[in-house]
Amino acid sequence: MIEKVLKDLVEKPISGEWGTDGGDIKVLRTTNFTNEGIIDYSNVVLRNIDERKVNSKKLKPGDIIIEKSGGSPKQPVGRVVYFDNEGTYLCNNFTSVLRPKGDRVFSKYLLYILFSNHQFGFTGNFQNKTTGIINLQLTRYINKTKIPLPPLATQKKIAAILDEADKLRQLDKKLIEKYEALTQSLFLDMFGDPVTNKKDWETKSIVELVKDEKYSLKRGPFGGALKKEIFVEDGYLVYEQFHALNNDFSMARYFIDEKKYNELIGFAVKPKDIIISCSGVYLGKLAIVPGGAKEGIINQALLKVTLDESKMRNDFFVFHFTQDSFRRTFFDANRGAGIPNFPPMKDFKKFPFILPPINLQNQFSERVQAIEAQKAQAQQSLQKSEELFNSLLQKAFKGELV
DNA sequence: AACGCGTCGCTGAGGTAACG
DNA sequence: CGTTACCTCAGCGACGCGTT
Repeated sequence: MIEKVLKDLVEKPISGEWGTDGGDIKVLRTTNFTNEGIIDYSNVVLRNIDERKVNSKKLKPGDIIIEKSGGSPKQPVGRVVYFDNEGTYLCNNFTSVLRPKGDRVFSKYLLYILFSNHQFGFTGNFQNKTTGIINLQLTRYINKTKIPLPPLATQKKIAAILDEADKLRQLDKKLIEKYEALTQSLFLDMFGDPVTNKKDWETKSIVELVKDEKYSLKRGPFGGALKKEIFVEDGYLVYEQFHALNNDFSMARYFIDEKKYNELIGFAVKPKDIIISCSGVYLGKLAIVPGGAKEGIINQALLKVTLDESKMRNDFFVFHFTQDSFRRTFFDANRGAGIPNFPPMKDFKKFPFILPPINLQNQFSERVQAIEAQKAQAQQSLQKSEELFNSLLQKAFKGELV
């Protein structure tokens, strides 16, 4: 396989322009970069830029934009996106334009190679980091980076294969989104809007739906009960808001010892308990504690609800709770000037939950689980298509594809 | 004139203290 | 003890200036 230095395959890089506020020239920034090589046009700024510069630096379809400055410890600089747009666009100073020489290299092919360069961490060797911001040594990168270079026709084939693989994973992503929408609409289909309750279900307060009011409806320990000093290396887990956010129970930060745990036993969570985030941006996000979750207690920012599932099923509660209409009435009505907080307990205890017959709830629960199973399959499929894309990328990168 | 190089303010996230 | 509001931390994206 022939290899060529990147320098020989692109024109002299075109640096970006900041411009000044208030103009009408569209400028692409690193904000517009996605991690998939695609430009996100949803948030393009308009700037004032000298006409001569616009003419000399204007992007052309097939250009590759590379991120020179920015990044983070987890994400090296050197990300690339593909420009494929007829409009007048410039890019900003944190980026540079690499314009492929069309007679030597197929633009989309080069994009994928540079994309994998970043993906597999090679751009990391060309970083300059003193403090904070990270800069890409673009000249060195261009002079040193070797690109496997099959004939143009082969390059086109490779790009087409990667395009296909990319399409596949995008499809899987869409499928997952569809399943998510499906569970949301299922609740409305079966039970209607829980606030207006047009279907005239019986309603009950949360107090009537939990096992016993004293231990089943509990906010985490306040005041000095959970100070950093009492935390130990390992032991009983302190559940925090992030556990409730994405149903993610894999993270663990703080632990308490057995003595403390026994003191605070009233705040303990068991599998099937529901934990609800009580403040901040993620107010009201909730999760069902899974079987096998680590033993522990909730912190102050969480509310624990242990339902009597012969009356109300966990799944039903979760979806009732996440309905827009419920959230609007219950949370927004109580939102003051400060940061959002869970409304007063007395209001929560009064709030009417619709309570359809348990067999309908069971049906709902079963259907949700069926959809979740489908979604899990789609997620597996996504993982596979991601793997496929990456392995193809790797092969292309090594010059082994086609 | 263009390039390379650093840092700081904003804001999202979310845990924690003060207050009644 | 329950409610309300604040504080901290860290990620992230912006620009201007000295140097080539």
